[in-house]
Amino acid sequence: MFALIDGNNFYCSCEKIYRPELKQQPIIVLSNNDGCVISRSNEAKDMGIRMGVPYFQIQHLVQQGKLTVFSSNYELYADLSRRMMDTIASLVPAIEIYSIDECFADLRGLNNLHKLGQDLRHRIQQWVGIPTCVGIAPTRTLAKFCNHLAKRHRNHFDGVVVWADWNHNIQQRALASEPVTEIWGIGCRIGQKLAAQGIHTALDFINAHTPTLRKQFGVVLERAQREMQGIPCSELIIEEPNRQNIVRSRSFGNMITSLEGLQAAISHHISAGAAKLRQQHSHAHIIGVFIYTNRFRHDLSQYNGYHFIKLPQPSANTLTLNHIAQNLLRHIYRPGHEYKKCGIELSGIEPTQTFQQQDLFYSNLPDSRTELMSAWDNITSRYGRNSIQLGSELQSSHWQMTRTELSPCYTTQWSDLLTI
DNA sequence: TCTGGGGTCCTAGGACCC
DNA sequence: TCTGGGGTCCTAGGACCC
Repeated sequence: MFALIDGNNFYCSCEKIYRPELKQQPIIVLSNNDGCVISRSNEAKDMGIRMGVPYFQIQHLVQQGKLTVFSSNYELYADLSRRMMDTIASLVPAIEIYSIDECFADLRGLNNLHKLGQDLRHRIQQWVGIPTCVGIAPTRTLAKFCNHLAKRHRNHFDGVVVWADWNHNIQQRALASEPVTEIWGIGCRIGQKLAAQGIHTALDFINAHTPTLRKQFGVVLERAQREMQGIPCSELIIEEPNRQNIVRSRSFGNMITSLEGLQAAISHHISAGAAKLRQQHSHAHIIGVFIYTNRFRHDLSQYNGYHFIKLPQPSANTLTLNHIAQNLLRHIYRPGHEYKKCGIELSGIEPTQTFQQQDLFYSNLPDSRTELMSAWDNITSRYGRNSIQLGSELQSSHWQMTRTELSPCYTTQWSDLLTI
């Protein structure tokens, strides 16, 4: 038996914890560079503000005082997420952290599941301050579905839906009431193709002819159907798997034309990507660099540059990777364009141990650069991510994000601690 | 003027091997 | 006219997720 526990309007709820006067007020959280809406409080949803809408289209509501806006503060959200997950883990045998705001829990062997769901909600609310909904079912896909129902009919179900507590008729009615695209794994593309065949609701999907589904859409959709029928096809992933790809990229607050500006941003991304590699004890065989102009500006010349190479030796060394990335950047850089975004990609990732073959005749001398990186990681873990930076990163700060409505990091910075 | 970022999995097809 | 069979690995692209 699985539970899916999910923070309601997570980013907005995080912001509201420290701004109690906004409790019943409409608020939104914006993407990086204050670009578009990525989280809405219930009150903002009721105002008709859509997910993903560009901020400039609704900015007038803020100016009129009808809406409060926040830039995204991932430092705050990540810390509250960690607290939420720790709280959940204290009540169930095992959890799988699925994203920053939701996790699956293993409920095998537990009874009185509705009460457990309520306990989870109350404890998270009390200890962390985040409202949640809980779906409980024999498969993960059904648990997601129940969570969706719990959210949609929050007042009716009090935030908890347990599939097994419903009789067949109620289950069928619930399935018939939701479009097929509410099922985990079915997005708008597949939804359109299914609709063309008369499969509109979750109930239609469950009753669809399985071999035909398999033939047309592959094993992924067959699994989704089985899981919706109550047949488990997936288990919890308790151990966080190592990343197979690491991408670091950002849109710029202002457009950049100079090579120096791009070099600074690429250095920053390499620094973050390499640190991630080392954190999961891995190294990369392939490194790529890309730069984009602003695709929305039809009045400007457009250019997308991308180049990658395979490294002769896999690496997780910031200095080595940065050196190569800067060469790649010079290779794809074309003057005369206004660039909006750049980034790096590290792939062909393998555990470092794979290549730590002991030499038969010589003792393994430590690589001075490896030691340097350990020292680097020790310092950044103690004094913060930006306590060491590459010189090339400091050439320009022009590429930094715009975050005009950033809230304090209440829980992770002494200077931002809330005082009353 | 202003439009996010970071991932995963699966499949088809080509290259290559014996 | 007839032109093997079975396999692996890699890559690009498409779909999905939050």
